[in-house]
Amino acid sequence: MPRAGLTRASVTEAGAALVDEVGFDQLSMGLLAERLGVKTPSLYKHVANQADLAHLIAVLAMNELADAIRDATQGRAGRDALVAGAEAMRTFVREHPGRYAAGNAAQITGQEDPLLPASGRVMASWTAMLHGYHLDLDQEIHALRMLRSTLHGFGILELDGSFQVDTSVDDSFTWVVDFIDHGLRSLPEAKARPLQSASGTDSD
Amino acid sequence: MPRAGLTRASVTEAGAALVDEVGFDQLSMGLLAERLGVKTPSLYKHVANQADLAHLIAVLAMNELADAIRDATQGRAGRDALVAGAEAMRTFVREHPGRYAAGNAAQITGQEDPLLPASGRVMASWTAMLHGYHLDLDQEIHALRMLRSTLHGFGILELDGSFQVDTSVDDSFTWVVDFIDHGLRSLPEAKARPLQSASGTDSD
DNA sequence: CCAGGTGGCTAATACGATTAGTCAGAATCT
DNA sequence: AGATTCTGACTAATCGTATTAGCCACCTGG
Repeated sequence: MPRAGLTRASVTEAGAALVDEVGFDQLSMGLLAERLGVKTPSLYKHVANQADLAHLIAVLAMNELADAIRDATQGRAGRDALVAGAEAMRTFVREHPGRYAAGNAAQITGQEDPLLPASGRVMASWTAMLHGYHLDLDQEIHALRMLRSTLHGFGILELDGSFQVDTSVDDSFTWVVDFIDHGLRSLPEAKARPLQSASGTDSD
Repeated sequence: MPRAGLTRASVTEAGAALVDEVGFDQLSMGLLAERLGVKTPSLYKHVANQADLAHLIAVLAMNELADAIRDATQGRAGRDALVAGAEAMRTFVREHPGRYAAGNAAQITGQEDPLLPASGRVMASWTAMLHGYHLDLDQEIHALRMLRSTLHGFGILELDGSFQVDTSVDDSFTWVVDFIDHGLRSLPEAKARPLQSASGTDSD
């Protein structure tokens, strides 16, 4: 019995790849073990249980999503940043449906949970992007929630195949992002904005 | 052994009540049987299996949601209808988180699936509401998808407790609905709209 | 009153997650 | 190198839940 050379990270990565293939709800310890060329109980040397594995996948997913959005919006502002960020998110969801689902299903369990900073990074990227619209502070939080709701909802509905009519979903996505951009630019801008403390880890 | 008097409908209703209490992912045949004062295998006289039960709950949920939106928007138009419909949906989601989750998880399995007309009714209500904004036909489908995405996303995020900052979620919801209303009223209206055939069962 | 169908029950099966206990190869230390 | 320890894999066993098989009492319609 040669060592398979597994690690917590490699098991997580393989689990993420698996859920992207078969769907998050089809995740099972047996299937993952098979993919890794190992017997099921061996996985328990690396993850505590299936819930732990799902959580690890969620953290990985959130960090990857945060990277994607950050990279896409880097160096852009206003409408450009919104479009790029939204597209990056949609692309991530379509290419990694399983890990995105894992990210949704996971709950932050405490102050130590690495999912907390991971989702904080996503939030921070959106917040930075919204800064380009120079909103009032109290409007910004609402705008952030609207943005998250819309992009998240769109992603889920698209994944589930809930957009049935043959109108192009790509066109709808572009339209929706435009709709948001126009709406944000129609809001009363904050003329003189107080310096913000740039605490980039706020949750929303 | 006196008869418990169960029917397919009463089992479905009890299942719906159960998932609203314990969460859709905690649904189990054993727990439901216990609630109904019956042994687990007895349930199989009324539903084919757990997936069947979940599907029945989904159909029930979709029809109830359709009723709620229809009733709320009845006799209103434009902004009033949007606000009323959106609030009705949000209320439904908060009062019936389990059955709403069931509705999301379910997939339409074929042309005979009663979930098809049920979700068609929801769609028809939103479409009727959007008519009040006199949009171009090609914009209306995009607007419908935007509306569904935003309300669905908001509902999910709220249920999951994903809105963490202490800013009022009620305020955010009102803001979001206002945002949509303003956006829709800013779109170029269709001046002379061709007669639509009112086929209220389109899927989206 | 009797025949059939229906809805409940108990017993048995299957399958996936998890735990216990064992052992060999890898890593470390002298 | 050789001895020791640690670690990661294995097999065997347990457990919980869904599901199926087969039985039998109750209700219904004639």
